[in-house]
Amino acid sequence: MPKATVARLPLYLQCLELMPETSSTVSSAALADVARVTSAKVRKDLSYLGSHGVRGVGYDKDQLCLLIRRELGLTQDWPVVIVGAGNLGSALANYGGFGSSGYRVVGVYDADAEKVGNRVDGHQVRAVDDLEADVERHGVAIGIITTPSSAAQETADRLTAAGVGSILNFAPVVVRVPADVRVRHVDLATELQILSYYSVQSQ
Amino acid sequence: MPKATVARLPLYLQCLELMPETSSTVSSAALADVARVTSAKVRKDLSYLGSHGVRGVGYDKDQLCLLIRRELGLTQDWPVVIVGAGNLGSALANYGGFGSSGYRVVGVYDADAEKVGNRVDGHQVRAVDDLEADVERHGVAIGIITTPSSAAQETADRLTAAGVGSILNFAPVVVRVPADVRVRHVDLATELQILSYYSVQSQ
DNA sequence: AGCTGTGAACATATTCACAGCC
DNA sequence: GGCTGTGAATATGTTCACAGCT
Repeated sequence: MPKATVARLPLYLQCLELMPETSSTVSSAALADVARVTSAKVRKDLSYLGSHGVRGVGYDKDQLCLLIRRELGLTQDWPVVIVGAGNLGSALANYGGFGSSGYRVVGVYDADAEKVGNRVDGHQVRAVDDLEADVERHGVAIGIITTPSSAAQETADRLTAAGVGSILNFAPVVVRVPADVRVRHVDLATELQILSYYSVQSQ
Repeated sequence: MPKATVARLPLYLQCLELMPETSSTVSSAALADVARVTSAKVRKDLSYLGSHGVRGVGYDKDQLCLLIRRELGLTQDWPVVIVGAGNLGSALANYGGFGSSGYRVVGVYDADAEKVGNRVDGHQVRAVDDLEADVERHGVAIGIITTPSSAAQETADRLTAAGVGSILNFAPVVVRVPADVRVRHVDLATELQILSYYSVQSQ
């Protein structure tokens, strides 16, 4: 499946879930309109899941949700850890979208002894020293880094050493990981800079 | 300039700024190594800024930073507003990377009267009713949405009506805006779902 | 010798446009 | 008539590989 398609499946899923239940089916054009993409893109993307649409009618919403879920691996349980209990870590721990999606925060960690023990959305902040043991115990596959930049690389090292295979990094620094570990990098400054580039262009 | 290149310029800038100042120049290979991309990509990308590298030597770091900054429009002032003073809004208001980059938070807003007046990193949370007036007064071009999903569309409408040309949306919902407004959408669930897809594939 | 800048080759992604089915 | 599924065409992005300069 093309990377670009994988990156859009979550979008389709989100749109499908937010759609009013007036109809049990949805056409590529309708989904495209909500997702703000083209209908040809929707059809191509969904065709990678197999031919489940009905000509003249569209796709069955529930079936489509299920197919996307299965493809994205959301039918299984994904225990995650959040390292860094600042505002961002707290925001993510509180994030609602987890419930239905198989993600489960099994631990929130901080290096600051002052923060250890604080409650964050039902999670008691734990000392980073507990990280490795918890990762192994819960079989954590995804780690989220919300530490300051200065601690991001060390955190990534510890996560990968403990067996985490995927990292979502919110610290504004590029982390190095072994070749078999996947990293996605989300950075506010980057997003703003991209926006300001296009803002200047359109002036 | 290709979109893909624009999206990487902030990455190069970040890497350049974090580099030790042992040398005043940097080769495409060295920058590529830090940024975790290929050196050919770096050279192609930088060639869109003009031919400023020196064969046999590399690029002058300071000059390169300046060029990227100029290209991204970071030499001008970008007043931004943050709508939604929850954990995420607070995290963004506190975000350090703003200082050198021309972004300046001129207001943090919340619809919840309980939150209005709270201090968030030196910003007193204001009522959303003040949004339009503040946007116009400060000439805000970029708005950041960190509201709950339910308020995101209305917030986008108000921002665009007030004249904001670019929106960074952290709410897990696709917002509709006029054709001349740019939106970037950052969503935790999307990122996690992409990671879990590849995690399943590699199992 | 070392490194950039860049055409040419290749790979990926998007869009078109229409046959095929309901 | 409406809508999918998909080859073909196009556009975008990446990599190669090397001439050209210091």
